[in-house]
Amino acid sequence: MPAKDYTSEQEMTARFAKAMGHPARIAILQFLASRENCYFGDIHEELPIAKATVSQHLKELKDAGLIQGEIQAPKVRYCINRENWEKARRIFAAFFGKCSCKKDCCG
Amino acid sequence: MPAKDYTSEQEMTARFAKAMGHPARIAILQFLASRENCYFGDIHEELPIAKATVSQHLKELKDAGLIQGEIQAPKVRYCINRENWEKARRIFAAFFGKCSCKKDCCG
DNA sequence: GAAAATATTCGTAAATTTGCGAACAGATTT
DNA sequence: AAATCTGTTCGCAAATTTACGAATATTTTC
Repeated sequence: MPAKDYTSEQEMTARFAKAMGHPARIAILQFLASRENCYFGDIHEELPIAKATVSQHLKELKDAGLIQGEIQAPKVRYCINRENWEKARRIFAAFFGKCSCKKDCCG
Repeated sequence: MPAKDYTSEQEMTARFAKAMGHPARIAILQFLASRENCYFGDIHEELPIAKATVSQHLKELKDAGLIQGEIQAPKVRYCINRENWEKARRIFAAFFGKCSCKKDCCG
């Protein structure tokens, strides 16, 4: 049983990735990123799942910090959390940027 | 119950993201990306989990296509799957590239 | 103020994920 | 060929995820 814990950078990368680890949530993010105006109902219409499930996915994305919601009664308006979206963009770009693997490394 | 299924692009994005959705797997990918020579034992040494669990995580990364393994008896050598690594890099870059959300979109 | 519209929460079920030790398999060394 | 080294697979337990319908809460409309 080795040592070394995970860095907070690794934890954060995994957290963003995990939030993106379901096609429904990818679809939600893409939809939100493509629009200004995104009410819950619009999102639900776009997806092949029940509204209770949509609500759950939205909560996960919100908990991960990728989106935010605002009540505009009787509707709820969602959108991308721009700050964290940018943070995630940078994290993934850096992550994929550095691979020193050569062509004949394996296989 | 709406309509519209997920696109294969969305499925693929979610697949890569899901594989990256655990700090141990992020650590493994970073470790592999930083080296030429990566045997199972080296990876195991780097992580705070049992070898059976490491093996499981490696399998998931392999199934997602992000890494590949090669037997060099009695050891097993792992490395990044460069082709899919590049594919994932492009997918995430494109994904995060397009957000038309304005500053005052929400909140 | 009753009815309708919108979205979340609750309760539950099924499937998946994470983790471990023990058992196993294959190659190498003694 | 027996012991050793290396890594995977098995069997299991606990936790988490995914999904849904029903119930609930809140606001608006009639």
